[in-house]
Order: sequence, then structure tokens, then C-alpha cells
Amino acid sequence: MKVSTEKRNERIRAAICDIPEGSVASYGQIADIAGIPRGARQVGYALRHLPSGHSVPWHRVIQASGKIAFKAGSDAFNLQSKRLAKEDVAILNGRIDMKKYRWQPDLDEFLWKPSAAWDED
DNA sequence: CATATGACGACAA
DNA sequence: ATTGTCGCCATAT
Repeated sequence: MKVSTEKRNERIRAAICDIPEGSVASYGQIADIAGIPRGARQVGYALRHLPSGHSVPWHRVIQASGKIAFKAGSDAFNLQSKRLAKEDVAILNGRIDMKKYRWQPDLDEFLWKPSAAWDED
């Protein structure tokens, strides 16, 4: 068994769970936070293989361009759109305003628990 | 080991 | 703004 793989996905899920309601993050951003530079595709892979019964707010993960990763009109696309709308995340013309909704972990943790941000593992 | 694939991203036309 | 290419990286065949 490849343990490191599960470890990686675990970090990815954890990072996503840290996204506060009403905010979104790009795949690349999550990968970076999870300690996987340029691992955007791995985030997508991890989400595609989410364990059953998970409680991961995957709908807060969108592309860096501000668009939802699914094909418009698909069930997943509609579900994600609905969940985001419910969190007051506006989707104008199929795009989300990253400048406005992008999660900023540095600032967030700075205001929440100063100096604890550099204290991991 | 060689290719193909994908819930990505950056960049050039 | 839209589309195409190429780079990335773990998996699947």
C-alpha cells in the first residue's frame, strides 16, 4: 500500500475543510496549503476519490480562473452552484469573483491565531 | 517502461 | 474574452 498517497489526500481534505463558509479557494491554492506545490491536479484527483460519508466542503474549491471545474449543466455543477449560492457566494456570468471571495489563509490565521501559522508538523 | 487521462494552471495567439 | 498549447503530477492500462 502506498501510504504517502493517502497521507497526501488527507492533507488536501484537511486544507479544504479549513476554507471558511462564504469563501472559496482554487485547486492550486489548496495544493499549496497542503504542501503540494503545483499539485492542483492532485487536488482534483483527491476530490474525485473522496471517501464515502465525507464532510468535505468541496464546493468551495473552484478553478483559479473563478470558474467551476465541472461542465456547465452537469449535476455536479448545479449542486456546487447551489451550495455556493447558499453561502452567499455570487456566481456572475458563470464566474466567481476571486478578488472578493478567495480565501486568504495568511490573513485569516493572522487575525485568528497570530504566530501559530508557522507552527505545523 | 510508454501512453493516456484528468474536478488544474499559466500563457500565447 | 475565448481557445489552444504546454507544463505538472499521480493513476490507470
